[in-house]
Amino acid sequence: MRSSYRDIKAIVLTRIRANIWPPGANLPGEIELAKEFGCARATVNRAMRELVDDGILERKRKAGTKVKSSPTRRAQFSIPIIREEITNTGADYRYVLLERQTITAPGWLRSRVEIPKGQKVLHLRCMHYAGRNPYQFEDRWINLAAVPNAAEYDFEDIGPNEWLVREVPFTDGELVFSATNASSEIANFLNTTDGTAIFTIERTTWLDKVNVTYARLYFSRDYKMTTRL
Amino acid sequence: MRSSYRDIKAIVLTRIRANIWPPGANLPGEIELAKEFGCARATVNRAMRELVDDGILERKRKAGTKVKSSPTRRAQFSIPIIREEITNTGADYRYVLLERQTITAPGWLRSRVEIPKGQKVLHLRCMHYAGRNPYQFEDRWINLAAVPNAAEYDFEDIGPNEWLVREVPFTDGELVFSATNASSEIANFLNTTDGTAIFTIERTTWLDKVNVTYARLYFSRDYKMTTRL
DNA sequence: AGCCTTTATAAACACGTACATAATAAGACG
DNA sequence: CGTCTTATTATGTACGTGTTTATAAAGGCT
Repeated sequence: MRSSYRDIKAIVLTRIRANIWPPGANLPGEIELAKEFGCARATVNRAMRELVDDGILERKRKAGTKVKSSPTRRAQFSIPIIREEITNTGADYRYVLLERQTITAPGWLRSRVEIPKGQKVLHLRCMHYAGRNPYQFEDRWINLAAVPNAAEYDFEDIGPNEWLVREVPFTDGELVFSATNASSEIANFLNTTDGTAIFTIERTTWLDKVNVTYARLYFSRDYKMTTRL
Repeated sequence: MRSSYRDIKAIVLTRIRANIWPPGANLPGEIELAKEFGCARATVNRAMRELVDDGILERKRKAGTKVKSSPTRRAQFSIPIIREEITNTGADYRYVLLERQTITAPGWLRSRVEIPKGQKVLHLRCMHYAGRNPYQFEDRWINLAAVPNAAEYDFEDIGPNEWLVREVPFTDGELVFSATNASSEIANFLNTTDGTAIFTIERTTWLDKVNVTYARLYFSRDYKMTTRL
């Protein structure tokens, strides 16, 4: 068998690690590499493109391909549906809707997500449990202009997260990770004490520039998010 | 111009969003699509492959291509060199080495990263500042068996993070994100009060199964990590 | 010297063909 | 009737060739 693009990737990686092509170094052009590996240029091209994706190489037209000097490897993680995340651990998933009300978007929300003044939004608060342990407290606002049929759904059985990913497509999303000290209210929900450090995700979602939803997700004490490079 | 793979991606996405191809639906085979778009099968193939990468589609041989029912869009973020992260905001970067000592790997470290008993490791503690504000406290252990020349480097001017990415290649890495309450020591370093919620990253790095380094990175109060989908 | 315009070059993209591979469906056979 | 073998089929991978595009570098102009 001829060299597959996988083999080429492996060889290139080996050479980089062996410092044959140290960081910053220009490596030979595609035609030359194709000749060396005895394969078509397209095959080399694919291997190179994937290595750029992986954050190992940098390429510029005319300038050539070079090894990234600061290899900012891109970590990839997927945002799972929370139910799947819990059931995957073997625990069973329980969801409780705590509060559901339609309000006009408060100022802080409008400033955050560009919703016009007076716009109605649906505010939901709910808890997700793994077995009998609190797992996540979800504080969510849904833009009813973008998702009118949310107003008619009761969210008693299915969480807003899950409902939204199934019903509403989106084009852009932002995730902000941070650590917050639990307020007494949140501490209560998550069955911990005031001030406990809580891993928090803020998630904002847009469909073509118009905001769909904004959510604050407070995870249980000791929650860790893991990802591999 | 013929349809580029980008156009095809865009069209497919539009159709998915318009519910022409709802979640779970099988979409036509590559040959058929190629005929429709008036392009080569390879072009369709590339578009499809990238959409799988983006977490939009699922493909199986023979079974065909279908729209993922729960679109777990994969968020990608890069781990920048801390100096770049700071200088990019306009602030100037300052680094201080607080402590540097060679010790035999303690039990908790060995259990975490599979280092043989009695192995020497280099323990470093340092601070990174943005202007005059504390930015990150770094607590790092370097496996001297994997990186012998670290023993001869003083780390006075260049942080271990930066030195390592430049000097030592790695094959695997793990990142664990969590929130921790600041101990009084860490609160001191980060110029905050005891118990403040601190965004924390634990990073472990391997080169072909052997551990290179383990680090705990404590970020300043109010640090947020942002990523887009 | 500094600025603008070629020009050569290397990657980016696309095409059409061919064969490989995995998984399913259909048929042969005990 | 169930099991094994054999088509069939859709994606996966690779090839060789050709065109397009960005851009660094060289050359020309003010």
